[in-house]
Amino acid sequence: MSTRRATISDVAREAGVSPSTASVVFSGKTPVSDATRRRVLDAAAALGYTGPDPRAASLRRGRSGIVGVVFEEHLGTAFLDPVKTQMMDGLAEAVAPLGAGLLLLRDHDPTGVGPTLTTAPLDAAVLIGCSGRLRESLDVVRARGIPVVVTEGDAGPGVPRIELDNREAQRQAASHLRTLGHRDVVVLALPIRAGWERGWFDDDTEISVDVTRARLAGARDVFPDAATYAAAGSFIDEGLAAGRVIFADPERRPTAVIAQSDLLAAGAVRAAEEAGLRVPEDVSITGFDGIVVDGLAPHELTTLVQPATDKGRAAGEAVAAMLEGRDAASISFTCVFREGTTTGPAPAAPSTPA
Amino acid sequence: MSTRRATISDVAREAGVSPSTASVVFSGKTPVSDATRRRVLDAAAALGYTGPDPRAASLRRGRSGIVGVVFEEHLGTAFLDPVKTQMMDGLAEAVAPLGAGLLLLRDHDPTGVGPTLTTAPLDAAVLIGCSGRLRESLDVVRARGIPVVVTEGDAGPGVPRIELDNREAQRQAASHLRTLGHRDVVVLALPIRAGWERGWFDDDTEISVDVTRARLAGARDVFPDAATYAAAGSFIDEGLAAGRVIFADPERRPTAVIAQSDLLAAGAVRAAEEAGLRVPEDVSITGFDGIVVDGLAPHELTTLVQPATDKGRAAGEAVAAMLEGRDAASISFTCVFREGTTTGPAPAAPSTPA
DNA sequence: TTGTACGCGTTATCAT
DNA sequence: ATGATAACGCGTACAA
Repeated sequence: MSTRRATISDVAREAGVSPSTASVVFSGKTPVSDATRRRVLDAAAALGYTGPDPRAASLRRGRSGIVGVVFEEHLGTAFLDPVKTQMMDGLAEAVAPLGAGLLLLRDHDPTGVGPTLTTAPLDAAVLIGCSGRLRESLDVVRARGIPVVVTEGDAGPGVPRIELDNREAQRQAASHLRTLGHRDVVVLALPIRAGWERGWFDDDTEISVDVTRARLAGARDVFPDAATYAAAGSFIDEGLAAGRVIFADPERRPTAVIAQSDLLAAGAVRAAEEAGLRVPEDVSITGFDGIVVDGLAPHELTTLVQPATDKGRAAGEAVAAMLEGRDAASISFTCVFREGTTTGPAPAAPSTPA
Repeated sequence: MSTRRATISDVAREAGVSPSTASVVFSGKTPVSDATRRRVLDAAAALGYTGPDPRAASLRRGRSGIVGVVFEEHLGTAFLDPVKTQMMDGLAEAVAPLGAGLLLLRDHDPTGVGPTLTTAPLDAAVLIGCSGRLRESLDVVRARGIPVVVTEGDAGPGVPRIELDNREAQRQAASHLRTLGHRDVVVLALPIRAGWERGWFDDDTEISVDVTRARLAGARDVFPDAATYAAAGSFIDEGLAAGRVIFADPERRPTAVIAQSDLLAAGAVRAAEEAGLRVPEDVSITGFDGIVVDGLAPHELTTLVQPATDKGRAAGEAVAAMLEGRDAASISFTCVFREGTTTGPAPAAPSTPA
């Protein structure tokens, strides 16, 4: 029991055939006579050989059957966001027929030991573009020569993108608010770059996260001068914290908040109520994503519904294509505006009566 | 550009050193003079060498840095269940310092091509016990000689288990109902085995899923003869479908339903209301897990809160221990009973007044 | 501190 | 249908 594991050579020897023949029995790449197959299989059983070592096979073949999915955050945290969960769903579905598994990766290994983009045996990688470290990740992957697909981010030429009409969609929501008479609007943005701490910011050129920039641009198309507060992540709690700041000063209170995600919007709604404001009578709030936010009842967010699962599936299909040597095209998806109960006419401004 | 990728030998040659020296520069296992390091690094840069090929390194070391997490279901579907999500969270956290990544795997490859337990380059595996195929998965893993941890399932001796006091906890909920005067109770169970289609069943010995069996036993401790309906999965929709059947016949309607998961319970609540029953006035319903169920407001489930994240973390730590050659002990966690608004006194039976 | 030599376990190719 | 051979790219004793 304490000797080393049997290898395919051991099996071949035991069966009285050559290693290559034994190999073929397991891979099935070449016809083998029944008698031979039987002998090999018996020998394997006798030796407790359970099939080719994946590491060796992987080295020889140059394929590992692993597709990396790169997240920015704490892995568990990522699954808190229904949008990512749905994406994973589509992704898993699309890479399955390819015989690949998904390896969860973080773009920044905090411990320094972790298996990262640099060290994992990947056949391909999927980068999630709402990461502030997209550029770095991309560099690593390209240097390694690994096929890569980027969702929601500009990866430059040659890299298939899975995109969303972020700007146009966000503009739609902004127009909706404008039509309702809103003029004092604050944008509650997603993080603008890796490591960002929440706070106001002025310079749009500081933004290195593509999603954030695109959605902000959409809002700016309608409200060029809206103040912008960027959260440190897409969580309800972040939205709540941001909302407290946004609604803090009664004098400078906006009549509407354009949040860049539903989770942020949900937090903002809570902050508003906490501040004694009614939604939507005193303040209107829009979200983005179209997920089902828990605990927001009886409100229903006015938001932009994005096809998250489809995005994941498209990413998976692009990966599949590249792995099979085909070209993968970029694909663009469209959001659908959905009016909920969190937006309404702007309240009459107290300082400018009639 | 079209030649093959540079290897460490190429780098060594370019730098005028031996391959082993170049190797050492990258691995840092042995001191190297600054001058030499510099030359090697420069050569690497010049050749576009980005570090050791993970596949080759993995073969050589006998380690891949990958821990497989085996799910029964469609990968995306698994993340629909907050319990699993939380487990993943703890798991990821615990294996990170170990330098390992999580590979999402399914226990039954539907396509036949997939990279599964059999073919993936794993260092260790975590099996989720509420799978009807646990036994098969376990056999595969053990045959491969891979360290394995099982959450919620009996894996036999030598395999560390992460357990929950399912039976005791469920008994607590059942007692609660009994105390409230309930006598006609139906158990809404999780699947009893792989491939199970939802429906009533009589023979408790048919159950091959450990969690299902344990929780049912707890309910039986209090209600030995309760009828049992097993769903085909842990989803709200499954609970709804099951509930429709359970509440179908006005004559045989139970006054309480013991659901084996919160999601099933949530579905059952909806089914009850659909059938014109008030919860908890006409029918009481208990769940299991203690997750936040969306869209159930204003109800709050009476349920058993399990420490899902801790379970995941414990599993990860067990894996870490085994990988480091230490022994990993089995750990048992305890659920906490939480009374919500979905249980109340049994209604006076119309057929047996006072 | 650096180099030599070998093995890790497979599988593709080509010849028989 | 089967077998011989040669990589695949690296890490690590051990010797120098």
